[in-house]
Amino acid sequence: MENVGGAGAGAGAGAGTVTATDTPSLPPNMTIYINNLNEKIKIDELKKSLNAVFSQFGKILEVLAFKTLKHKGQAWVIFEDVSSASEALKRMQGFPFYEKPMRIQFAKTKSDIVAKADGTFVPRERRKKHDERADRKKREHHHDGNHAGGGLSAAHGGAYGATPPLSQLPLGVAKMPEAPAPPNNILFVQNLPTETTPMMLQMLFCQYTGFKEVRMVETKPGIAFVEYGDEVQSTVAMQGLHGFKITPQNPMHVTYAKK
DNA sequence: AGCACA
Repeated sequence: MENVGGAGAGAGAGAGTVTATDTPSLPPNMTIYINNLNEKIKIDELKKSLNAVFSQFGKILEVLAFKTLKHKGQAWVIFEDVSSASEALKRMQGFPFYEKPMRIQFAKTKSDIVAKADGTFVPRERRKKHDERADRKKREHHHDGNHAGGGLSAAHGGAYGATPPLSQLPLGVAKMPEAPAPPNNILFVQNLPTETTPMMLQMLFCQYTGFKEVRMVETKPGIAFVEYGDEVQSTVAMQGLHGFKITPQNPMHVTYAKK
């Protein structure tokens, strides 16, 4: 008859009511800081892949990464708004990127590009290595209003420890983050029916200006490379033939080949 | 591990 819910002290003690989140205690920021990145990846490719993987969460203003000793394996992705950054942090935490799980935090400080847009940018010579709050001068009430209004309204309910939502992410992106490969005069064709021959592909692709040749890899059925004179021509062909069905079950998947 | 503004 008695409700046991009252002050049931000790009931939850065993499980540890406070889930120890290793997550940084940093406040939300438009910029996320990522480390544990695969250091073998070239900076340029890394930035492109980060851009590809994170743009699903909102507009990205900039991706920064450096190869210096102190900063390799790390990157900053600057979003247009805090909510995009928050979402990206939550959703991509631990994401296997080039075979290493991403570790994501909010950046410690505001990015220059944001500060510039803010009007609060101060050249770094001044704040070289010390904290930004130099002298604490007593200011008059300059109620200028909060920056950007409700920008900091955290959309997360604090529900950390949730399962990594890898299943919600596009599958191809886990192993091949560079989804939008850079333009290339060579196209990569996938999802071909096994019986596809080079001749069949030539009939399709030679309709487009600049066609040079089809190459198929015998040991790997279902894929082909098609070369054009330049990447404008290959782009036209890609747009024309992507999704084309040689059989009803096989819409062609056409992308730029990797270099 | 490591928080910059190439």
